[in-house]
Amino acid sequence: MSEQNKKLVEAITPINEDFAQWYTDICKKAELVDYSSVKGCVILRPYGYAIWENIQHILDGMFKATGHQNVAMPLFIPESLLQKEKDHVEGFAPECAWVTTGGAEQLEERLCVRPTSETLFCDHFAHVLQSYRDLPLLYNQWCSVVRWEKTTRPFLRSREFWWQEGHTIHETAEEAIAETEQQLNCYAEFCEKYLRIPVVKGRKTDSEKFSGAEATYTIEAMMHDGKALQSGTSHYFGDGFSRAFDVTFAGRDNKLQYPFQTSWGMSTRIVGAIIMTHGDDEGLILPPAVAPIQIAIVPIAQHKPGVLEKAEELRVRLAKNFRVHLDSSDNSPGWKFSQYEMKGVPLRLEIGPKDIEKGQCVLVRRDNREKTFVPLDALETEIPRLLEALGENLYQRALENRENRTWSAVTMEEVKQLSAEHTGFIKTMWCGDEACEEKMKEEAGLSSRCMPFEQENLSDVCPCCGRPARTMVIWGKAY
RNA sequence: CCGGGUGUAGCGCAGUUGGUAGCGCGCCUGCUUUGGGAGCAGGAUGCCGCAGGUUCGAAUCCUGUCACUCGGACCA
Repeated sequence: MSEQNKKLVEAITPINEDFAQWYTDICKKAELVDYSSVKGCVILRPYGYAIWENIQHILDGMFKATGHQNVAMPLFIPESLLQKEKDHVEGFAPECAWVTTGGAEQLEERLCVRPTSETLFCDHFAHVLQSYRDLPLLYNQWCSVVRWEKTTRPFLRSREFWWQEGHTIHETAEEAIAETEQQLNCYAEFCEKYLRIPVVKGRKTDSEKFSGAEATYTIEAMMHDGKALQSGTSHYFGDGFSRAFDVTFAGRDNKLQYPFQTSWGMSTRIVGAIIMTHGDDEGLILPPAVAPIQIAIVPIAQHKPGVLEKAEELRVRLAKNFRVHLDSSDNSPGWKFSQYEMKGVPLRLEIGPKDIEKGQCVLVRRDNREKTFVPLDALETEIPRLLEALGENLYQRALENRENRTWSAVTMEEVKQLSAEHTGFIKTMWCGDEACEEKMKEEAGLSSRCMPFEQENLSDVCPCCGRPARTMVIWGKAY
């Protein structure tokens, strides 16, 4: 294929030329998603869904290791139920999809297609909770939810998306707060250890917190272009929902009490984070822990005797420890190289007649294209080493990008100048007044990402109003 | 929601006084090839986004609408 045609057929927009377009190209060309006939609703194709399945598998294991149980809640929420908690309904009603007819009948009460399931869980908790001995209830569900978004993008913002939502109730506020923190830490560990995405843990300001929550905790990641992506949230509700839904239990003192509640979620949005954190001009780069294919075996001169047999032998052998795919299609090796690079497969294994003679093969890393000749009997030790090195490199690159794009500012002038010249995280002190947050939005185009747990003392005044300020906030442009 | 761009074959695109649709890649058949997107020969593929209108005649002109996309606002 000529250079020209190569470009015509497979061109991905260069990552630093138009990042948004690059992202969309990757989603389609790596065969992660297809568009459906409903605006904003995407189809997760096998390769894209496989990434999500791997994410589910790891997270689900982490949840269960800390005593959570999975349940399945209904899809519909009666309007009256949704309206029981005032802040909650105000936050979500504007973007609800409603069901008004069933079969040929007009429904007496319209049903909301769940945008999140706090109300359903509360309703259920009220039924099953009797005594403090029943607590805590540690529930989670894997499902999809619907929010009628105006602007949509694959993974980042779609009208229907898949996620998990954990919902727990506890006897005491302390326990519930500990649960909230535990789950935030779980998300952070998952992102850093498995997805190789560095995150900042922190608390949302009141204006950014979940509708109905007392406190929202978040992990914020920085994408390749410097914009922030809220990658997981954990909410502490106090007993607000319990009171609104009349969830009560008999306490140790034999008096009726309201339990304290949490919820926490991570969605398919995280797949967008993987794409936008690690990808490059060649396409996706998937962290090994969630890559549907960890090793793509490409036979060279596969028509020659013994090559395919050897490749198949390696496939069977490696499949015991890795997710491995042998491509014996009659596409040219070069075509296969490009395909698996596009799809972000971490390692490529080439095996040809020359290798077989020498009892070796070639391993090529996706992140830096480094080639290693490896004796066949050393594969079981060499592959994990390379996968780990690749993962570590992804993490370090992402961390470096974040550090290079993080600035501190003391005065509003500094903030405005930094914001005008760069995209990234800007750290400042903040007095705590929402008016100043609003000012930051209007004058510098920045929203508060979080108040990080790791605080620094940059100055003692708020850059917006000059009043005393003791909280450090990270500001940025967000997806 | 506001503004810009785009909808023609699976993908990328061409198609001006309006006349019944083309190119490249891919796909199917066969042979040769195979360590960075292979070559030759033959073959199949279209509700020209959708709905109206103008016209003898519309991919082409007009109106509306839907979707995708980029930017901004909004949302979390």
